Amino acid sequence: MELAEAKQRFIEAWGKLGSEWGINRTMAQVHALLLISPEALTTEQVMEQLQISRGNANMTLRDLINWGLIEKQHRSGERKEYFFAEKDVWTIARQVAKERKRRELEPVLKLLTQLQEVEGDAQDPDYSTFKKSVTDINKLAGNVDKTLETMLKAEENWFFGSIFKLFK
Amino acid sequence: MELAEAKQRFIEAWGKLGSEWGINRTMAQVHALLLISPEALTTEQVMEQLQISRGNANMTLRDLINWGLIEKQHRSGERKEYFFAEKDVWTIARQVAKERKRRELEPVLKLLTQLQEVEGDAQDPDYSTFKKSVTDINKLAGNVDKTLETMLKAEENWFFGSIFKLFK
DNA sequence: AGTATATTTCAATAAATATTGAAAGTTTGA
DNA sequence: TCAAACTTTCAATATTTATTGAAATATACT
Repeated sequence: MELAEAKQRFIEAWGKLGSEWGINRTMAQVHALLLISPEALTTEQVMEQLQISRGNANMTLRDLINWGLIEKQHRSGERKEYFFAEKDVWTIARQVAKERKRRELEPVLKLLTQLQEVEGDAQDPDYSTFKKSVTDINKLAGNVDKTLETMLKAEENWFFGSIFKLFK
Repeated sequence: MELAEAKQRFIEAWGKLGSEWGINRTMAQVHALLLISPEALTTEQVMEQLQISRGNANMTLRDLINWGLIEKQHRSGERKEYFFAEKDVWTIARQVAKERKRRELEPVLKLLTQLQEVEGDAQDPDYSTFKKSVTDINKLAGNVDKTLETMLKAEENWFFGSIFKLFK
């Protein structure tokens, strides 16, 4: 396989994986493109390489900045803005985990805790089944939350290394 | 909060969370409904409770069966089929992890391994940046894969218990 | 075999999401 | 202060994804 084709495939696969996990396909593709670019790219270059409009490129680049996955670069003597991706994959993983935890896990945890407090008749199967499911999910979500918290603070080698030492 | 409202909120939240993570909202809602139902439900009941069409209910219930999250129940003397959800939350989590690993993680891992084999000039920044990103992601994905593998075999208490013992 | 009951399928339709592109806004330097 | 270079916005449009509902199929009982 040629490098050019390999790049293309990587970008497509990243886009597909993203969309399967609720992340806009174009956003994942732009991220992939910047990840494999040694140099920072301009909006124009992103537009051309991925064949997307200026508006789309602009919004997507802003979103990626909000996710903390890319940064702007200013070059003295130039008007244009350049964009480059954080290249450390563990840092990227932590960043994504951090944002999704904040945007999606935490609101659900909050609701689950409220729902757990709903009172009712312990003899009522409707109530007791509801209560048990909510409590169990809350407990699991709490464990996931704590694990992510740990992940956010940890180095990759330590995180996985420690897990595998145990699970051998 | 009343039980009826709490149930509604739970179903909605589960649907929202699902859609944020690439799972059809209706599928997540049907799952939530069955999760908090002490009894198995018929297609009719699911249709009525969630206000969805017969076709949608049927397809969604089939999908949930394919995900291994619910089962059919036959009652002697009755023609209708009843559906009920696996209630153990850790089993559910493992089931979801197993399916997503198989459907989404494994294909990507396979491609990454191929892309890692692409040859090129180590002096070429385009090549070396590509190579490094692909290799790093492959390594991380491999670690995730191994962790999920462990999770699939483990009991909840052991899994999280072991992690937290380390990370204290 | 006939029929009532239940399930499945899938083309048509609707809803949700993403993208475009042109106009408005901003910045910089002459 | 002007205008070229660049960025942002957002209503209109396109695309993707989900849902409907009625016809086709299957099942079980008499």
